[in-house]
Amino acid sequence: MRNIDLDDLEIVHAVIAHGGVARAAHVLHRVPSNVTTRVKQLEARLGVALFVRRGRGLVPTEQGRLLSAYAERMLRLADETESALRAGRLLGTFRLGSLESTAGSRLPGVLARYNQAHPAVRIELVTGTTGALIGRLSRHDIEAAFVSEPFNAPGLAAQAVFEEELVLISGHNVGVVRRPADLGRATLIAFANGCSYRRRLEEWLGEGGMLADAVLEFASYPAIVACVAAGTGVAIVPRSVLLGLRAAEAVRVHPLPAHLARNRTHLLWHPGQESLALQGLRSLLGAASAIDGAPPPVDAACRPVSGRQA
Amino acid sequence: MRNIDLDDLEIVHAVIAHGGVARAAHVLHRVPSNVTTRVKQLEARLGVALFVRRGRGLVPTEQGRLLSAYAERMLRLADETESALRAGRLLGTFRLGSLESTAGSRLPGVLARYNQAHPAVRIELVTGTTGALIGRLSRHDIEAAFVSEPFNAPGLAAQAVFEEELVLISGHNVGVVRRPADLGRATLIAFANGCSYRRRLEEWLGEGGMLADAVLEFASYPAIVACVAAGTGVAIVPRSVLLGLRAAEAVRVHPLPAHLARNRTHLLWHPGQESLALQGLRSLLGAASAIDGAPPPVDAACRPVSGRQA
DNA sequence: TCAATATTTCTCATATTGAGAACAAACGTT
DNA sequence: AACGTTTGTTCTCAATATGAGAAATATTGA
Repeated sequence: MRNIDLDDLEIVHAVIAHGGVARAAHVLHRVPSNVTTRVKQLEARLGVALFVRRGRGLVPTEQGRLLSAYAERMLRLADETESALRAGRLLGTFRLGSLESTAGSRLPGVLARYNQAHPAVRIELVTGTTGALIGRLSRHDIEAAFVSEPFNAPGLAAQAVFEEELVLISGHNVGVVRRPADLGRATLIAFANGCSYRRRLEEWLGEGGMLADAVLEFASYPAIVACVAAGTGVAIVPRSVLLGLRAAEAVRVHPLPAHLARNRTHLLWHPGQESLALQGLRSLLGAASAIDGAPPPVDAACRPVSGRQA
Repeated sequence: MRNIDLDDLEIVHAVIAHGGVARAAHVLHRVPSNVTTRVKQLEARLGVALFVRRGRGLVPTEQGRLLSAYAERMLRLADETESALRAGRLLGTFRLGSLESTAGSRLPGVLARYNQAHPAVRIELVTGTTGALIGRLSRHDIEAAFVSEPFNAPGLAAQAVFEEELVLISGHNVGVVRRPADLGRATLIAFANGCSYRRRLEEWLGEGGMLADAVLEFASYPAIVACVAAGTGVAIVPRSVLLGLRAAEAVRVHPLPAHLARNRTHLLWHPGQESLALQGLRSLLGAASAIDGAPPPVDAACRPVSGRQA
């Protein structure tokens, strides 16, 4: 079984926070002998001295303080877990997830139209990587999410809604790039693991027999594009993102091979669980795609689908 | 004592992940009867049905799935706790938090210089609201964070680094705005609760005796500015953000009263716990502020300070 | 209908836990 | 130096929790 136990953590944390065994015991409504015993048992199980016995007191070691910091996090998360269970889930709002790039470039027009048609719907738009958004959708944190290929979302319904072209961007300090080796030792700037575009970047590098060397992880496209413009590194972004950013004028755009450049954005949701808010968005997206000249959406609402291209 | 226990969480998570009691028992090297017993005890203690007994199997309820998600986080953090104790302290990455607006407008130049000076430092830049960032800093999720006034961060050190001017932005469908009543029934677009700029917006409305009526919550400045440009609503943003976004050309900018418009961004960190990476950033920021013509930073490194203006 | 599968209930031996008494060491006051 | 107080530790023991295994029950599919 496990070496650590939430009660143990609470005890160690209290001894440090309150300055001793007796005070900790008092606060926790325990007897001092039990506090002593539990601390010693934990030390033995972990094989680590959490305290130095000095005089009449216990002085925390560095490892004792480290454990106490982690104990705080664990105990807080445990309390949050119980609270969340008690509260259940409240769905007073249309919680929609999106890639940050999609939120900035594709959604404003859509959401403006949506707000006009449904002014009473309160929207909460959260952004994240494809992997994280699918996770939140699975956990019902959000009702629907715009994600990019490649993705795997068994049990979820999908509708392809936007067509993106991915491009490599670099500062002017980088010449023409046709293959990964042209990059030399450039720093890569990307979203966190779980971002489909980052995966494309890593695929492309892998095709050229290269590995990502230095990676900076940013959670904001304006920051990524601006840093690329400043010469910090290179990145892969949808071309549509560049249209809205002034910093894009200062970057060099390199096309990618067609099998990497072509990328679809899909809307995902739980089949059979559509609120009226989501239904409204879906029909608006059908109309929007036709207006933009994209192909008609592939409506896979009735069957789970993987977003991998066959 | 506590209602939840790490072993319980592991069991519930395994039942859901492996599709049943028998399989979970096998994976966990337990007997099925014990898995059943532990699940039922936990359900009783929490007062919540985690599973529906259907046919020969257990179907997770929504709360069972919610708990399983939390279980993952708890178990991961527990493993990390033990690993950290075994390894001592590992600082492999400089985890830096920032407001999204600051990340896109102020940090690229700073980070480009930083990367040149410290190419070996791996940076992970996360964005969030002031409130959320302070929370993450307190929990040692991040080492430092750029936040905006007003904030309250007892125990943390602060250095004022950027001066921002907040402005109200609207679409062209809104005329001249001098006071809140000029807005009529416009929709407000803002970051989530915990965002200092949103608080300013609500203060300003309050001064005019108005309440926020319809609020859309977005987590992306490009999306906010683009939606304002599309006529969806109004927002308060730092003027520096507009410089980098093309959509800003299509918005109307209204100055705010000086006591609301003037806003400082501060870097926060734990006093006495600066890594070399953070020290490098702080000295770079000192130099950067001088170059930009901003006033010298108020260096409050040696005492906790509240960001409220006196 | 019957065998296989999956979960549950029940029993029991063992382990863990927490309280309380007694003890030892350190510290401060007189 | 003596003494009282404070702090942490060791030891004992009763109560509770835990995990394994056998038996029972319900469901499913051939």
